Amino acid sequence: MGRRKVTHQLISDNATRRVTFRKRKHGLLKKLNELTILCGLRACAIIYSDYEEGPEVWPNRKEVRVLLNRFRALPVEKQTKFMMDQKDLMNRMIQDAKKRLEKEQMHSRAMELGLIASSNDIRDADYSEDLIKAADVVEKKIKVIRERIKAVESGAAILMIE
Amino acid sequence: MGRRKVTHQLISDNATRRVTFRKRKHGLLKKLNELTILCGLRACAIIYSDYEEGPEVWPNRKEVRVLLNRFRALPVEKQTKFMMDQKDLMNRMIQDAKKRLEKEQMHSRAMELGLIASSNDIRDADYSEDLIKAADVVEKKIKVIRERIKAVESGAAILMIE
DNA sequence: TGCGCTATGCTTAGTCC
DNA sequence: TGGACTAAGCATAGCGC
Repeated sequence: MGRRKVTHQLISDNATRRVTFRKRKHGLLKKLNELTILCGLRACAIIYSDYEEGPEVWPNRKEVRVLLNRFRALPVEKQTKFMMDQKDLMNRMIQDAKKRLEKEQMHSRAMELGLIASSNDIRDADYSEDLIKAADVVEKKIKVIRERIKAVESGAAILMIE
Repeated sequence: MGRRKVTHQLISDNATRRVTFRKRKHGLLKKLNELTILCGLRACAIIYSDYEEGPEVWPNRKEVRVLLNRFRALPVEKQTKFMMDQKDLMNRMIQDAKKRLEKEQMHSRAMELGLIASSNDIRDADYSEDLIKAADVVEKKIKVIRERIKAVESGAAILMIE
């Protein structure tokens, strides 16, 4: 079967979580590799997980040493100057979600208007039912947004790219 | 227009490269964020680029400090035990490319066979022309593989995920 | 330069073996 | 477990403002 829409929360099943980790880690490193080639910059990755004793290192330990040292050598002010912190990302995600919510609402509204326009031909009961469905969609979207906020609040991680 | 197939090499145009960097950086951080939530692990990112004075940090400086310290505290053997170095990634990419090449070759061969089977109805000249086209496709694939090897050999980068 | 849009290529969740 | 496969969901290159 194809893929299901992702529900942005911890995958409870151990086996599934492990498989997803492996797949997504591979995808992430591929993207990182492409970024370095397309944009001509240096980067390295250190990945800790419960599935391996030590961290995986990409592209190699030497590059990690070089880039980590460079970061540590920077004065603290510069380290933070362009910081994109959790709060910013959360805000961005909320904005994205809101944008999608608005789209959904506009879609629902369009459905409403379409139903109203042709309401001469349908019973009031049908109309109400569709409105309820639309409201349900919006509520689900809100729920997803709340879950994301919660998830982002509890989340944390390390990625370095020059 | 939609997107064109990506040509795995440095983007020569400055403006385009900058735009691609911004877009892909956003995509990468989004993926990293999803990975931490779905798989319940910690991670952080430090991104250096020519477009900002200091490195961007995700999710925040504190998390970076914590995870970097943890990495530095590990004995060197453990740091390297599960290392996936440049050579491994290169091998994997070559394998992937070879697989795609094989597919292409099989396709070409099928074309050949199809042409041979119906060669009674076509002139030898047409047959040769199609064979040459097929060979051309294979040669292009080989070129892509060589470029990738070269790109990976010159590439480097830093990503940390717990 | 940056943003919004959309056609396409790419990634990946679920399944089978 | 670890691939291979496939249908969807997503990311994003090239454009137009």
